Amino acid sequence: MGGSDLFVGTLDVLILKAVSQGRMHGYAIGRWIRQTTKDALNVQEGALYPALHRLERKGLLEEDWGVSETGREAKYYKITAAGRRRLRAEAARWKEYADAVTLALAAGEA
Amino acid sequence: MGGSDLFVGTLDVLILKAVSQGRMHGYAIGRWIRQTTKDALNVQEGALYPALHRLERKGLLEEDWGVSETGREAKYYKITAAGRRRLRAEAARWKEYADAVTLALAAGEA
DNA sequence: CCTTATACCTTGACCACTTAGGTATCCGCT
DNA sequence: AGCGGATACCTAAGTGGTCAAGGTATAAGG
Repeated sequence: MGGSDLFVGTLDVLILKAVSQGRMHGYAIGRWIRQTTKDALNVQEGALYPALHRLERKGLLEEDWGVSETGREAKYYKITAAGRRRLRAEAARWKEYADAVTLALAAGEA
Repeated sequence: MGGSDLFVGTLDVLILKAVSQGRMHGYAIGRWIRQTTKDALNVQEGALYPALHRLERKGLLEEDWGVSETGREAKYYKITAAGRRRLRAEAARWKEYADAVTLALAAGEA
C-alpha cells in the first residue's frame, strides 16, 4: 500500500513535472508519481483525472489521443510553454514552502 | 507581505509544534509561525482560529484564559499528551511527504 | 473464468482554507 | 483630540481540491 493523502495543492506541480519529462498519458502519470516517490504518494484517480482536465483548461497542458505501450487507446498530455513557466514557479514555491515548514518543525532542537 | 497560501493540511502540525514549545495564545501562535518561517508563511486568522477550535475539540490542545504579555485577556493553549503524539506522527508524515515531493521535482536532473 | 492491470470517466460529500467582515482595547503619532 | 496600527478574539459565506465509490471497456495471466 503506502501512500498518504495528498497535501492539497501539490498535485498540479507533480503532474506538470511528470509531463515535462515527456509526452505521457494520464494513467502513466499516476504511475510516474507513485514510482518516483517510491510509493510514498499514491494519487487517487478521482483526484488525478479532474486535475488533468483542470490543467488542460488552463492551457498548461495539451491533449491528443494516441496508443499506449500496451496497444490501448490513451489520452496523451504534452506540456505547453505556459505550463513550463508555471512548473518553474510552482516548483520554486514548493521549495520555499517546504523549507519554511521544515525550519519551523525543527525549532527548539539542539 | 510575503507569505504564500497554505498547502492545506500543514497548518495543524505547525500549530501543534508552536504550542509544544510552551503555553501560547492564538495570536502569538500566528506570529510564531510567521517569525520562525521568516515571513514565508503568514497564516490568515480565518484559518488560524477555526484550526485552534478544531484541535481543541479533538483533545490535542487544552485552553484556558490568561493575561498576555501586553496585559490583555488572551486564550492560552497547552498541548495535551495526545497532541504530542499527534505532533510526532504528523511531523514524520510531513518529512516523508516533503522528501517524496522534492525527490519527484528533482527527477531528470543531473 | 476470474482476477488483476490497464485506461478512461463521473458524482457526491467533506472540509480546510480564503475573503471579508465584526468587536474591543491600547499605543503612538500628529 | 483623533486616527492608524498592533493586539486579541471571533464568525459567515463561498470556493475548490481531494476522497470514496462507483462506472465502462479491453487484455493478460493464473
